[in-house]
This record gives sequence, C-alpha cells and structure tokens, in this order.
Amino acid sequence: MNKFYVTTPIYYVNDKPHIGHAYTTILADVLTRFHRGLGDETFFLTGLDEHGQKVQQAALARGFSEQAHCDDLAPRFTELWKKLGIGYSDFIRTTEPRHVKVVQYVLQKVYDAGDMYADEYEGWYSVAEERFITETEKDSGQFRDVKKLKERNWFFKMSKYQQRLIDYINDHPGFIAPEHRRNEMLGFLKQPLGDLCISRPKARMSWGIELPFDKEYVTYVWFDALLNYISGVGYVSDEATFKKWWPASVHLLGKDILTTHSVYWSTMLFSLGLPLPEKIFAHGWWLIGETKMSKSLGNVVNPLDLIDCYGVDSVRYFLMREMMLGQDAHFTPELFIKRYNSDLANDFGNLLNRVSGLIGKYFEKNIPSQGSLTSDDRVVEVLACDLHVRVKAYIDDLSVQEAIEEVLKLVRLVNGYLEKQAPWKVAKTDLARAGTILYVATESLRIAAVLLSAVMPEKTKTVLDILGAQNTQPLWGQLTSGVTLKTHDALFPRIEEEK
RNA sequence: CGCGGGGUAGAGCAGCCCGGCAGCUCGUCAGGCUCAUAACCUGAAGGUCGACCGUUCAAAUCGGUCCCCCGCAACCA
Repeated sequence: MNKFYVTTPIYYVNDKPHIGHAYTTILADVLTRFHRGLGDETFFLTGLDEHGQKVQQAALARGFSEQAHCDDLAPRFTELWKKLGIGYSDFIRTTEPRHVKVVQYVLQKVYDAGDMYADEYEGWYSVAEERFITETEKDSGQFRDVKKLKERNWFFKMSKYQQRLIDYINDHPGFIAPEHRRNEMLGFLKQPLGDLCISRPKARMSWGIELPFDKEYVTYVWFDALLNYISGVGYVSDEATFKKWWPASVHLLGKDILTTHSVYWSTMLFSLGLPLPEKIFAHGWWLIGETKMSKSLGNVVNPLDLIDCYGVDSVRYFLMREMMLGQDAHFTPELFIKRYNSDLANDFGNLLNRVSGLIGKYFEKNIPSQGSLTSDDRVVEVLACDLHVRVKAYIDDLSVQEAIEEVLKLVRLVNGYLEKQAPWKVAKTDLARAGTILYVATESLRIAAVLLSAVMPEKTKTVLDILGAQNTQPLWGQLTSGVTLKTHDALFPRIEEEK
C-alpha cells in the first residue's frame, strides 16, 4: 500500500472563492479519490491563508477585526467545498494555534541554525499601496507616490541554498511540472538569488505571526503560509503522523505562485533539514472567454451557479476534462454545454439508457449472462480489461483530461459495438447471443463508471447502483448476471440550446 | 542578444525528444440505424504542419535565419 499526500494552496481570504480555487481543489479531490480507489492511504490538505496586509486592509474596509473578517469568509470556502463534494482530510487556517506554534518554532529553528539575520531592506515603496513594490511594478508606471525607502528587517539566507536547489531540480526531473515550468525556474535560478525578507515591522503591518526573537515584527505572509504543508500533518506536534505523510506526494498550485513554492519553500525545507515534496505541479489559469479571470473586471464565474443548474458532477467533469495539462483553459457557458451534451448526455448517459432499455425489453430487467465471446466481443473486452492500467498511468502523470478521454474512448467504442451487433435484432432469433452482447456492453459501462467515479462520485454511484455493482473493481467479469436493474431517469439530461 | 514555451483542417489539441502514409475531439456535409436523452454508427470534405534556407533516399519531426503570439523576470497574495 502506498501513501498519497496532496495539497492545494491555502487560499487567501481577501475575497470569495472563484473558479480558480474550485479547479485546484477539485483536482486534488479527484486525485485523492483515485488513489484511494487504488487502495492507497490518502491525505488531502487544503485551507486558508489568513495573515498579511491585504487581509488587514480588507478587514479594515469592512469595519471588522482581522479575525472576524477571516471567520466570516472561511465558511464561504468550506460551504463551496461541501457543495462540490470535496473530501479533504483537513482544513487548516493559518490563524489556528497549531499553525502559529509551528511557524514560531520554525522561525526560531532557522534563527538558531544561523540562517536568519537583520539588515536594512531598501526598495521602492508605494505610499498609496502601503507596500514595497518590485522593480517591474515600478517600471509599469501604475504606482504613484513611489519612493526609495529603507527599513530594518529580518532576512532568511535563501541565497545560501541556491546552488543546492539548482542541483536538486536537475537531479529530480519530475520535481517541478510541467516541464516548461521547470525550465522557467531553472532560468530564474540562473540569476543570483537574494535573501528573503521574512519580517514586517508591526508599525506598518501588524496582522501576522510575531517573530519569537523580535517582538517588533511579524512574519512575512509567505514564510508563514507555506509552512501549512507541514503544520497540517503534525510537524513538531505529532512526529508519527508527520513521518507518515511528509514529504507530500504533490503540491498543486497555479502558475502564479510557482516561484514561491519552488524557491522559497524548497530553501526553507533545506534549512529545516526536511525532504522536499515529491512534486510541485503548476496548472494553468481559467480564462473567461478570451480574457483572464479577474475580480476587477467583474467577470468571475461563480461555480455555484453552474452546480445549481447542471449538477455538481458535470461541473467537476467539465473542469477536469477541459484543462489541458499545464495550459490555460477557456470557460464559456457554450463550451460547458457542448462538453456536457457530447460526453455526458450523448455518450455516457445515453449508453446507460441503451443497455438498460434493451435489458428491460428482452430480459425483464435481469442482467443476462455472458456466453462465449466472439472476436468482436473480445475487442471490447480487451480494451475494457486493461483500461485501468492506462488510466492509472495518466493519473500518475496528473493528466486527468487524458485519463477521462481514455475512458470515453471505451464508451464510444461500445456505442459503435452495439450498433454493429444490433442486439435488438439478434434478440428475435438468438436470445442467448443478444444476452452476451448486452453483458459485454453493460460490463464495459460498469468499468467506465468505476474509473470515472473519482471525477463524478455521485453520478457514477447512481450508475453502479442501477447495475447492482456498488463497490466493484475495474476488472472484467464483476457484473453479476441475474441482478435486476433499477429503474432510472436520464443520467445527464441533454441541455437544449435555447434563448 | 535576460530566460523559457508555442505557431499543425472552421475551433481546441496530439504527434516533434527517438525523421518514414498528418491523427484526435468538437463543428460542417452525406448516408445508415431505429435499442436510446432529435441521441448512436459509418463515410466525406477540409491542412503549402508560421516563412525561408539547409541536412537526408525521406523533414511537422534534425540544424540555421526570420516573423508572430505567450509565460517568467521573486520578497502584494
């Protein structure tokens, strides 16, 4: 038995959850469910990042205390996860004592190890934004009231680990994925790496975790947030649990936060003497139509709306099927409907109707038995038999869309097989043969449903329930002859284009 | 010359590392079937594989030059 520990980023609580949050979290859930189906022991951690300047500002703007603001927003995330059928193992919030303790422990440990020092931080400061901005941001001309500012701060000796990190990435080809992101990071690391300023003076920004060795400062939010990946599995507090789960199998994240994870987080782990996660996977963004999703543009698609109209499983399916590995994906209602109709209604759902209708008509709803197989039957059987092997390979590669497509190939093949075998004709002259055909088709459908259960837990459960095949494996022959099919409605009713 | 990714049928993508009939899904058109959710199946049309030059018996694939798109360029999250 293997262990599988997956994380999402902990989401920043300055706004409501959107499709981007939903995507990463569903992906983590799908991977977890798939691994659990294989018999792996799984741990799935998600949560919220609650410190930092933007939270402080958002809270202030609403007239809330910071903690009250976080407590108010947290349920918006947990409720959405519930609605999306997310089965996380733990939900961590960085304001929780268990996390705060770990952050302070780590700060002290890094300090004691000599990887922390105080120095003047000098950079461009935007008075309007109340924060330091980067050279790039300054050059963009979008910030007014910019001036050079010096400030005493604490620094983490990140530069000390630069070469070690480069060597590590080179020695571990799968560490940062997809490959072009890995190249990007190696390119980034060709420049001299500076040390990381990990403190913020309370005078300027007080909403954070106090440095154990300097009470005038709180911890820079990334240094705080990244530690959730270990504080969430018992680092320091529960060594046995921690040993069991760390290092993580995969950190899932958006491409915008790849540097923080591959550079800050890795060097922090080096300093702590802990192993690095096995994989850091940066996925693309959801574009709404042709434009980047953005709160300011007000074009954020609320996944909740889709769920209410079309069901949670079809939303999960769409997001998993449409995002190509590591690339950006597009969302429009038209794309959603197209995908839903062609894959779920016409191919998958309709196949269920075909076989259950035929079994109802010719076998009084009892699943027929499988006679000897013809070569045509064998083509289907062979593809269905080792489908789980191909699907697993894709899942291991995080190619969920390919895994799904592989299953749909079987579904399409079976639709063609039925057409060719025409059991509705055969039944009139050779009922046993018609039974075999229907067994082959239904068994294939069962296997497809089992393999799609990680993506669509509810609908596939319905299918397996109809077939009397709950808790079966994706192996040929587990469909029980003689079982009476349950009556059902259309699994995925077609969405008719209108308006 | 900062680093990196990409330009393949109307759309979205695979193939490129390891040259050898240009493939998949959707869309379009024509047939078929009539068990099924106007679903399903079969077939067809549609591509100078960004441009040019080179290597080779053979180039989407290897090398070179150019054009065009995109990402990264950290210490806001």
